[in-house]
Amino acid sequence: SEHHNMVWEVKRNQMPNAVQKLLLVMDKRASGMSDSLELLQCNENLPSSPGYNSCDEHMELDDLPELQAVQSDPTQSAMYQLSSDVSHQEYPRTSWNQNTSDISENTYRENEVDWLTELANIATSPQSPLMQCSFYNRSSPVHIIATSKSLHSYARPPPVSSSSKSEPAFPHHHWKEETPVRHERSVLKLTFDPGTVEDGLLTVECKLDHPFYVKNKGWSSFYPSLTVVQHGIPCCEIHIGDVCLPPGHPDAINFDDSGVFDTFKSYDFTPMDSSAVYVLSSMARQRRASLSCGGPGGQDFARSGFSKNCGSPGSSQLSSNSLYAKAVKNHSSGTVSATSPNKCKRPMNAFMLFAKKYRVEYTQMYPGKDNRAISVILGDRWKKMKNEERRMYTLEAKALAEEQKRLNPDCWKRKRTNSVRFNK
DNA sequence: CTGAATGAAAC
DNA sequence: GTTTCATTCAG
Repeated sequence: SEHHNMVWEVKRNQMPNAVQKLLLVMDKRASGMSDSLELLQCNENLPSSPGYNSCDEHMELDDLPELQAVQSDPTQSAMYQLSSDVSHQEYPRTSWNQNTSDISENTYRENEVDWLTELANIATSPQSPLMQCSFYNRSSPVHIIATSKSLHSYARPPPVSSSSKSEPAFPHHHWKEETPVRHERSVLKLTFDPGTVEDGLLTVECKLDHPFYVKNKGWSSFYPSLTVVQHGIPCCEIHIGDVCLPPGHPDAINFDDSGVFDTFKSYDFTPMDSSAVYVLSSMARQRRASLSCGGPGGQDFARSGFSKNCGSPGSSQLSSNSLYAKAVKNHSSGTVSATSPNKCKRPMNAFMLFAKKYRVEYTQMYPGKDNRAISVILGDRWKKMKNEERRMYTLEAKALAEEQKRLNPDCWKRKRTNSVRFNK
């Protein structure tokens, strides 16, 4: 089929037999997505998502869909169809994926930003159809008690506590026999336990990089590496048994999510931690750049832009505030920013991503082994992996590199050596 | 600071 | 073709 479908099925409290469906339809032609990426760029603007009121990544601005409420089922189920076809009257630009990024970055105009802000406000308003769904309008946490087995091997969440803790970390052998249809590969089925008898269980299908706000953990997903690429949100790994908090929950508000950013701290607020704050601020910076033709912004992304544009309530604002606080802290504490003004780091390549993920487990598997020995093992392991298993890492590495190149092209520049010679 | 792995981009 | 540098942490 030409459409990516994503269905959110939510059982409502009042009518246990009725199922509310949220159907998100993305036209592949319109999105221009290649099969290799295949991740739905369908702006999953759900309140539980960090990108929800953050306008998501700016490269996806083109695909912000318009929402239509369609009563298609007489049995009281509402269906909202999101089609990317209908949202392009004003800004008929091509897909985010089109590689002509230099041009598009400079084509941001003020009215587009306003439009975006407006849309964010509308989407977060209580009148928004998205806000009507009982799933994320809940006031109480829900437990994840099960996940789908229908994922491809490399797309599986990492081994969870319940099943295999003694197993080595490689998920490549278990689920080989399951070869679901291509477009189903990126779908994750989750079962939530609301904790009350009358609510029953919630079954949800979502993208496997969908972020959830987990109690005591902050933003988490089954695929943190993809979540940071797709949504710009650094995530912990989510596990079965985690408690997902609805937006505005007290536990979410009081939670110090610095741990989330610790997983990402090596980037130290380079453009790579493109959270809601960064996306908006980078837009502001691009706007400024297009006006004044200034140099690369580096650290001084416009934080005022955040507070002005992203002032809607919700938990992502919380993350942003923490981000801001940490940015201030880092800036004052010195070592990072004082040493080098241009402190942009290279994005990790596929192997580095892989190594980072599994180094800890290997050091635990081989106690007393030197880190260098672990590197050898990791390299050995990497070479033995199939392309299928490497793909998620290469995919993410490519995305990281692409984003980095767009946002900070100079960061790849090598140090000047004296071998630089001019033409004879 | 060095090293051990791989990869990617800049020389 | 070569160099650099992304991560990680014991030495």
